[in-house]
Amino acid sequence: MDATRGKVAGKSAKAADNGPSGLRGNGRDAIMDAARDVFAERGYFGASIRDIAKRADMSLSALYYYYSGKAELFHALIEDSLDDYFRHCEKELAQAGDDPAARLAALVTVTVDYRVRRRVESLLTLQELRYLEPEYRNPIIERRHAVSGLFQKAIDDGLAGGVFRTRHPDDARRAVMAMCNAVAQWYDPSGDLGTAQLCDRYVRLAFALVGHGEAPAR
Amino acid sequence: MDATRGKVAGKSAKAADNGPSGLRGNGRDAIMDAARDVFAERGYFGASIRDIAKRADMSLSALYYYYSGKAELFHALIEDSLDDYFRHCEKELAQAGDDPAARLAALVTVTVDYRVRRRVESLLTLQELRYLEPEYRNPIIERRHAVSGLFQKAIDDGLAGGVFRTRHPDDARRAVMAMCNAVAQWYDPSGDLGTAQLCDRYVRLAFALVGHGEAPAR
DNA sequence: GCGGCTGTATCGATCGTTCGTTCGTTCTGG
DNA sequence: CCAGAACGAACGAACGATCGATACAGCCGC
Repeated sequence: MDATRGKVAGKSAKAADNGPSGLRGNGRDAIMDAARDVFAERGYFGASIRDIAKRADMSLSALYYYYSGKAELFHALIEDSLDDYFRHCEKELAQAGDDPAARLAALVTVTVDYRVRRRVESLLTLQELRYLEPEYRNPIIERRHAVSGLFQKAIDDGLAGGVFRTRHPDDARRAVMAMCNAVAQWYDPSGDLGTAQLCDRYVRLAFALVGHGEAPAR
Repeated sequence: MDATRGKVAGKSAKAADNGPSGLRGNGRDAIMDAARDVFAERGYFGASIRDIAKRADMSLSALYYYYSGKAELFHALIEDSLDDYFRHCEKELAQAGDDPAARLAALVTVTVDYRVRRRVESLLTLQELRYLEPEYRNPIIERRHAVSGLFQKAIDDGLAGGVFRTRHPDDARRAVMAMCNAVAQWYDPSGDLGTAQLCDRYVRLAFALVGHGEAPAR
């Protein structure tokens, strides 16, 4: 059947040479790429693992060879992406030093940049994570909670240092995070708005929300 | 079985008297209430119409008697909620008059209040609408787009009148809407934060985002 | 007794998952 | 040096369960 042709064509297009020995992760990556697309299009429950396998030009059992099931596949997808986010967070926060404004700016920049770079996984984490089985979901929720704490601490420190002026730091934190997260929902990768410009604008907006550089009133 | 008792109890708790003749909408409301809960818990694809019927203490055919299927049921749920939102929008905007700041404040207030009052339907509209069949989804998307236009016009008018100062009205609009929408994700109805207080804070945050009452710089 | 309403039974399709098998490569013992 | 056991990788077929949807007969208040 043409399924064979499709399979061969798909594989040769992705990785021509297989290398000498224990090269693994070829089929694994193909499945994860397909899973990213299908989960993004149809959501966690709407996506079938048959569609994912078909998209990867592989059989259903190949998927089960690499992953224990649908839940673990989805979990691996968003955890890979979250690892990337945390790495960038740590790196930029280290560069930002101790200044609360610099730290908040770094957090906003890293978050917006991540929402753009990993747009699809961002949407999955923000919208579909809740449907993942709790044993997979809870550890991820804890990691996200840690990020929330970083935003909160930067804002609280800025208030303590007198550089921020908001009277409702919790609401300001939620507003900052909400507007950064929302970038994944509207950003058009084919548009001409660069990431650097975008991050700069959002740092300004975040500073406005926390009352950076304002008169002591309000 | 106890299913019968549960059914009678559930109905008597909702509407004791059945009225004279062609009173419909009793079982209809029960199904919609159940649908709201199940859709909220499991999402559009994750929710099964059997679970919905069971939650409403009704049979599967009762659901199909009132609604043509899963899609129409979901559509009716969020359209009812959107009607409520638009009614409040029109009313508050009419009271706000022509002042852009008052109009933006009205939009923020109405939106935050709606996200709190109709928290569940808000989340469904924001997160699950995309999975609805296009013939149901598209009209709703157009209505939401109209709201976006209202925010945009208020901000643009404020800029033209010199009362707002932001240099990126599009980003400001997206940030304002994102933070208002996010209220549905964290607000705790059992908490002690009143809606009026909340709306007031978010109006302040929105004004900060658009640069209301700022020096001409920035 | 008629029509609004509900229940049971069932349809075909699709779901996530498991099974047994195959094919090529690598490792190992005589 | 080479037969053959072991292994990694992938396949097609099938499992039981559940999905959305339908058909149809019965109930009950007017």
